[in-house]
Amino acid sequence: MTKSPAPLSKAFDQTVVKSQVTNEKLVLRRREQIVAAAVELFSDQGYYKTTIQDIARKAGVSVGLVYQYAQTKEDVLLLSLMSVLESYQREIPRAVHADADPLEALWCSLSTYCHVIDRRRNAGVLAYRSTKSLPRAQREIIMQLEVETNEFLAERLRSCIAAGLFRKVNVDLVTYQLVLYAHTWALKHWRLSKLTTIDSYIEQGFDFFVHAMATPAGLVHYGQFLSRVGNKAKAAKRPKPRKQTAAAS
Amino acid sequence: MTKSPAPLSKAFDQTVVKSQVTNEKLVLRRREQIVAAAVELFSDQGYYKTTIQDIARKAGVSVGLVYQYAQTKEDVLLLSLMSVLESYQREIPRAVHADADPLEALWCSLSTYCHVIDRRRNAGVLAYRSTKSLPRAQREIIMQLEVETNEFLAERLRSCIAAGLFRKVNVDLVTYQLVLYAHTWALKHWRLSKLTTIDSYIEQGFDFFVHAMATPAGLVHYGQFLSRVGNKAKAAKRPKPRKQTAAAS
DNA sequence: CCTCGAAATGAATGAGCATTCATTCAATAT
DNA sequence: ATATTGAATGAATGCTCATTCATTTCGAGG
Repeated sequence: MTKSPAPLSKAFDQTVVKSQVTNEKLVLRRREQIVAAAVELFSDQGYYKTTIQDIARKAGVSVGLVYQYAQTKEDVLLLSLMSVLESYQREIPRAVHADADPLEALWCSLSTYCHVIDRRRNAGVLAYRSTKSLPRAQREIIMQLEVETNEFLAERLRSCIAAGLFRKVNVDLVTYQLVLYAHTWALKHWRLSKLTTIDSYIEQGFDFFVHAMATPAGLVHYGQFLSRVGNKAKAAKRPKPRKQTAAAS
Repeated sequence: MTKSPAPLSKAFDQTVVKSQVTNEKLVLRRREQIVAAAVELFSDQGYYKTTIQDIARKAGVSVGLVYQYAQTKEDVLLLSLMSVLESYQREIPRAVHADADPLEALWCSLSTYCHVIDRRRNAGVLAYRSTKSLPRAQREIIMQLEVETNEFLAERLRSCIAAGLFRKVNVDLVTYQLVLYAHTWALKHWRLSKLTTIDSYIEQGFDFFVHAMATPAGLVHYGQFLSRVGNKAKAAKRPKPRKQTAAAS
């Protein structure tokens, strides 16, 4: 067996989708090109309204080439969904010092998750709209990815409990509430954006979660945290100055 | 203007979809028949994989007849989504004494919402999967319905605040969290069902929400509430013995 | 037991689109 | 130069439906 180029996890192994082309480097580059177009189109128009012809045109390649790098349209969807979930799994841990103050790490995780979602809201909704369009086996890959992504958040929660800041809640369940809180920003953006901003949404949400779980000691700690970030608020709310793909604005 | 037969709200006005058939009674009956089939098929297979031929067959009518009661396939989807959302708006208030103890009314609302979702989980997911398949105007009808449905929950929250049981939270935002908590049971059932049961899910969720918002007085009240329902737990968790469509089991 | 309009039928139409494959292109080896 | 082979192309194929409409059935009134 050839060793894959350090996939983030077994579930991210792109080789579940077969390619006619043998040059591995080329496969990665072409697929990136195709998937970038596909994610945008799927996100905007949905899976079924998007044709392979559309994707090929937007990617600047021929229809036939798409079929050199994926066997079916469903494969393209799978690669697209994997790409979106992978970006979550990559970006969130990068913004968080896992060994920092547990409460701050949790804040930073939620904040980053929400901002990542906000940056590509339609992509965030894509999984909800389209996962059922995949055959069972492929759907399970996506579910596995989601579980893995959640694990990082779960760890941040466990740290808060271990530090005596939170009472012993059901971590798996609360993790899903945190995840859904982030996703909700995309799912219900048409309404929520009329009620608040993303930064206020994050602040109110975090406040809510802390109150739901904090011990007395945790509440004190939270108060200190608030006065700390109160000063450098702007900085804390934007944990990363967002890597630019190309030129600066 | 003919007076419609007491629609729950302007948004529920079925006349947004035009019918060739003039007999109003007949339109209602036939549409019920068609929509019942459509909801099931859309829920199981999704909008695009479901054909009008499928719907007609399952409803026991001809293809042409479907087009007598709706002008396009999108119309059928709109009617289907309306039917699902209407069932929420109908069933939740029915199970709740709005003038009872505010905390109990909130519990009952959340519990009923979750149970209603649980009873038809695929239908619950339908809106998330398919709303974007509608043209803007129709999509807005669905959004309006959702906002209206949420309003009942929002009122229960306001009562708790007015009674001094909850602190002054952002009602609109928390309402969405409650709604999404119920929806999440359907959206992530593949995972959550491995972690807990619906009844435990409701209990844990309610406990979480109460801790997030309760005043000291509210917490005392919640303790009393817990010991009260602790006795008649089974009854409280199933607020309605579920109307049977036909024979008893 | 006719008549006539509303309801219901389902075969036929035609547009849209996933997938294929004969052909061309380009790079490397001979 | 020329042969070989992996990549890339995009027109052609064939199937799947949404929608239509010519025809049939139904039922109330005469």
